[in-house]
Amino acid sequence: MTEKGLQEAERCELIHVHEDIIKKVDRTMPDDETLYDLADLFRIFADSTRIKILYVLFESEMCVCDIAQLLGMTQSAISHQLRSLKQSKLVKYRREGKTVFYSLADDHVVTILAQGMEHIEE
Amino acid sequence: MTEKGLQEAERCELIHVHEDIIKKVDRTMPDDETLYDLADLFRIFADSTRIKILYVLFESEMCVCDIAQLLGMTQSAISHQLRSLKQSKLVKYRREGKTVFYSLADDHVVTILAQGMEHIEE
DNA sequence: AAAACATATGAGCAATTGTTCATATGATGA
DNA sequence: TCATCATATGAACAATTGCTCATATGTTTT
Repeated sequence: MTEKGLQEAERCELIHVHEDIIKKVDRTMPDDETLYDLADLFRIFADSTRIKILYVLFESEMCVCDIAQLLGMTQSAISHQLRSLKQSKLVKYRREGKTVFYSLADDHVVTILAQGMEHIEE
Repeated sequence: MTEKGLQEAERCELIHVHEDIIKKVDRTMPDDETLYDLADLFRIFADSTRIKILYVLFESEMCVCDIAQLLGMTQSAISHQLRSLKQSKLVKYRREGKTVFYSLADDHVVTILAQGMEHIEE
């Protein structure tokens, strides 16, 4: 027979994980909204242009135009990316006349990038 | 006049960053290949399904089918994602008969996710 | 007010991505 | 060897993304 219910997910013949592991996973797993936020955050780090911008800002606060020149990219491209970085609260900015200076918002940027580096350098 | 050379990048009237900052950036910036690898690594964390899989594996090694059930997703979807995680060396696996058990490959996974969590929880 | 400079932003396009569906591979037991 | 279970994988499709181009906004100077 083995008629498969259509709406329920496929099942293995036997479940390998113990009951208490399942319970623990349920307790530990953050809720979906948090997981989406977390994925969104890492998506910001998932682009080499944005990583370059962050590395540049390690050294000093900098205006959009200087970053663009340093990275050899257009002002528009950099501005778009700074927008993402700003929205994720990874960078902050201050205005000084016509110029807007960007800088790192907190230490997590450094830590996260450093951990990533450690991983790929193995 | 201010005739703009076409091939050179746009310039600000005056560069704000100091000469020595520029030099330091050039010294500190990892090469492009490394930056791409780093971006690729973070791209793996940029999806909530993969994050869920990693969270599940925090508790215990687990087979593909169990993960699929726990997350309410198809075997195929999970298998595809495990492939990415495997390629990034974030998970490892061992075969036991028909079953393949996956587990976390190293501690960076935990650290990186934890740092990400800290950031979004502020 | 007008011109010039720095930055921001919207539309559009090519490229990438996550899932589904169908099917292939691999291992076990009858 | 054949059927079955567990896993892997290729093709296809919708959705997302990063850049470019054109233009808008905001600030300073004349």
